[in-house]
Amino acid sequence: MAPLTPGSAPIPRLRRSTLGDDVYETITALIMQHTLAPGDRINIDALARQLEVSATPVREALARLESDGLVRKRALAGYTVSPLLTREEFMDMFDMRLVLEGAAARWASSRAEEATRDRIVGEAASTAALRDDADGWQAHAAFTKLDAQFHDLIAAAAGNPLLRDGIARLHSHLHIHRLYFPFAQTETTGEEHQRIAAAIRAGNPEAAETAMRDHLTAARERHLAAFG
Amino acid sequence: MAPLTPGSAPIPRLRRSTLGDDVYETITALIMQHTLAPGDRINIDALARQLEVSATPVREALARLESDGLVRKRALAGYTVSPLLTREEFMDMFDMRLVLEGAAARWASSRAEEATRDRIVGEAASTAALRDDADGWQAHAAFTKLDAQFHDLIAAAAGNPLLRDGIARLHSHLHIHRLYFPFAQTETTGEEHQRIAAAIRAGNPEAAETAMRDHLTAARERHLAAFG
DNA sequence: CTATGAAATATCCTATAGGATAAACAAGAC
DNA sequence: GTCTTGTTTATCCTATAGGATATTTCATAG
Repeated sequence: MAPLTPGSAPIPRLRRSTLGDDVYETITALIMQHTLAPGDRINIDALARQLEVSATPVREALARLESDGLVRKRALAGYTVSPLLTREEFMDMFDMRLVLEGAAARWASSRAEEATRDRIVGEAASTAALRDDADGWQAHAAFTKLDAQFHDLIAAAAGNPLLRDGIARLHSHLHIHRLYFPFAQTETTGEEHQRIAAAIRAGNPEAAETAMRDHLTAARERHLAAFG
Repeated sequence: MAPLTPGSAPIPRLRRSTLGDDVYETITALIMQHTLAPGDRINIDALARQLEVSATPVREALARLESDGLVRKRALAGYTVSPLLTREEFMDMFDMRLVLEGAAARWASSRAEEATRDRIVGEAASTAALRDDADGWQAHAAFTKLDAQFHDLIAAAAGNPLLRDGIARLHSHLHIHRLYFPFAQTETTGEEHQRIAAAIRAGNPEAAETAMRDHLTAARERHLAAFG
């Protein structure tokens, strides 16, 4: 057998993930796109038919989604999509973000590779380049995507998988909330992102954590308008 | 129908939790007691027979356990109990504990009810009262239980469910590790717990966070001996 | 017209059977 | 002696059927 040369194309697996994983991803996307809206009941059999699979992988996916907090289960009454966060839960989530993402910014400043820092700076620049004047819906979608990428990039750069998972877990809830209260305000966000990126680039942990905490505090204020 | 008087006995539900939840708890316990040891393959059908249930609830439980990180799944190759933490993963876990439990101690200091603070002080006293001279196995079990209770009490006292869940998630991994490297050293731990409890009791967030971080740093050093 | 109670329905939850795939093992070639 | 190849086995994964429960609907009394 010919030796594998470096850079050769990776072997394409016919199905690297199991069916349950695919269903999990699909349902997550359905919730994220609010095709399944908060409070909706989830009919397992109907959902299985729509996805053209059996009920078993749907059950597995829902079990995982429950531990993510995206769906709730009541005994003998079925699953429902988790309701929107209350004001109190929303505050709790941001308290967690302050702790976790503050640490992520700090660690990324001292541990990240040079190339990673450059990517973070580039991502922040992309966010800042977004124009607020574009038509609302599409602009909001683009902003949301870039924002999520930026924060995940920093979470990954911190070099702690547990931290990254914890942050991702919180962001899914934030995402759902955002769909219902789309207030973009991309300009100030872009500036804040650039400040964070600069501190990470410079390898200044204290400044990076402070910039991240300031950003999140400001973002919380912006979002709080949704609660009246 | 007679009106319910306040304080009347709550209606006993025949089965408040679903079968899948029971199985989840059971398997978690099996892993915690190392009846299912790290690296062991998990045969779904055999496990279902042993537990006298069908395979479906076992599948649901395993799906949840996978997102907890206690088991791994390989496509078409089944589940295995997650291997013991590597040294690097162990360090990552303690970095997370420092961040999360540090915040928990801080918040508990400023938010917890009076009665809760008293319980924390009492729990710390119980830990300190443990004698190291008892026979190893039983003493270790008692210590582990008290330690877990103490940390969970503080996590709960912080008043943020997300934080409490995150901490509990980390502790399950710590627990598995401990079973394989039982070095109790209850005395110094008891003192450290009492210092944390005193700061929370006094409502001093900075002191509480510092005491918690010192405790975790010392605990990490004690555990690191296991890695040679 | 509203509230209560019972029957009907829809749905969940569990159990079992069958097809498909990866891992394990043995035999043979170089 | 080592590597490859074919066969066997065990296990997973999916699909379907039946019992149990919550929800809904409808009739009836106040």
